[in-house]
Amino acid sequence: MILHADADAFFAAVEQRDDARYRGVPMVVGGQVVACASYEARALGIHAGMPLGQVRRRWPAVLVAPVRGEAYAAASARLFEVFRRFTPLVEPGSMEEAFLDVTGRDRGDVAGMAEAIRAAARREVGLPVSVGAGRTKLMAKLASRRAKPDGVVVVDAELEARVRPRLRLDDLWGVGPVTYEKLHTAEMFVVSDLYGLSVDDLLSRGLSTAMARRMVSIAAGTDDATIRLPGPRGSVGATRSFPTTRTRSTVEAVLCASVQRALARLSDDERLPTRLEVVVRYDDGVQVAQRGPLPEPTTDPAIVGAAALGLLPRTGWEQDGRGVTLVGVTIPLPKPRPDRHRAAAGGSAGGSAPGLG
DNA sequence: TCTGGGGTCCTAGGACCC
DNA sequence: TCTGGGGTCCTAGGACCC
Repeated sequence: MILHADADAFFAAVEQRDDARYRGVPMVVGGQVVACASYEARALGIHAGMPLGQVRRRWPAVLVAPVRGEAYAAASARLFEVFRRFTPLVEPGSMEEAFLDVTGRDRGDVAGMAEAIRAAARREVGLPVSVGAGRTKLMAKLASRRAKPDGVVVVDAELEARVRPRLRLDDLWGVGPVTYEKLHTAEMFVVSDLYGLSVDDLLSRGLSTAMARRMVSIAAGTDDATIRLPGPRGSVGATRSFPTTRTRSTVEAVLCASVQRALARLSDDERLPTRLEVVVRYDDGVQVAQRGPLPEPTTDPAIVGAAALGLLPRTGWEQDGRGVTLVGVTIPLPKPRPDRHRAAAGGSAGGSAPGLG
């Protein structure tokens, strides 16, 4: 069985845990927009992404807590310590959620195990965690959604058999607006509408091969149940949006600040970046990126900043009249190479001679 | 329905190699 | 006479997630 453990209203719950004034009342965490709303605030109609100004105007009594990133990181680390006590097979989904493979560890009582995890998180970290259980990651994820707030839902085989055909395609984890629009256009709305369709059928509807395969496997009930253990992170980045501008000094200053912020979060990593990517978003919503090498592997802000400034003109942001509303940088981190002995042995790759006749 | 910021994974085309 | 097959790496851009 796969469990999906998901902390409820994570940022807000941490603030409510740490400050009694926030408990039991509508409150939000955020800076310019709502990053997370307490369940009391959600009951009023407040949701993540809502501009804080709007919240203050419409609900003056709602308390606003500033974002405390370190507190959430610490809570997240303790949460994952709890998860890993129950199984080493833990796949993080984000700071506040994870898939756990508890096959062979639940003594036949998944619900009991789910409750035990919730109790440990509550007792040791002070946070409410909802848990869903299912045969696949999709089922576990849907179950935890249903379990919220502060509950458990187990989707056993019988329930899955009844529920799966009726799942709405736009409720599926991994199906976003673009894919749903394609399916919708083809008059497909629920999983049973996929029955009998092949990968090629879905490719002809414009889905990518990966997405088409995923849809076919969801219809067949053979979707992903594999826990992927986390590797080192693949990149760090920082972006900043601002009111539309066309001023070069502004754009360059924000870009350099973004470089600094991204590099600052790299301090606990020994890997040295070798490339970087500069992103620009225009006021018409179009986003462009330029990638390029660093002159040397380094975390020196001066060198990385200079490289970023060098890539900036290649985004073409000054070519037309459009204004810029966001700039930022992404720094890919080199993967630890499993083996590095490439062509050292010359013709060692047996069978390297294709039929040239 | 795109407010903001941090990510991952996939894809399509080209270069280069055998 | 056009007539091929693999593999890897890189780049630019999308889609999706929380």
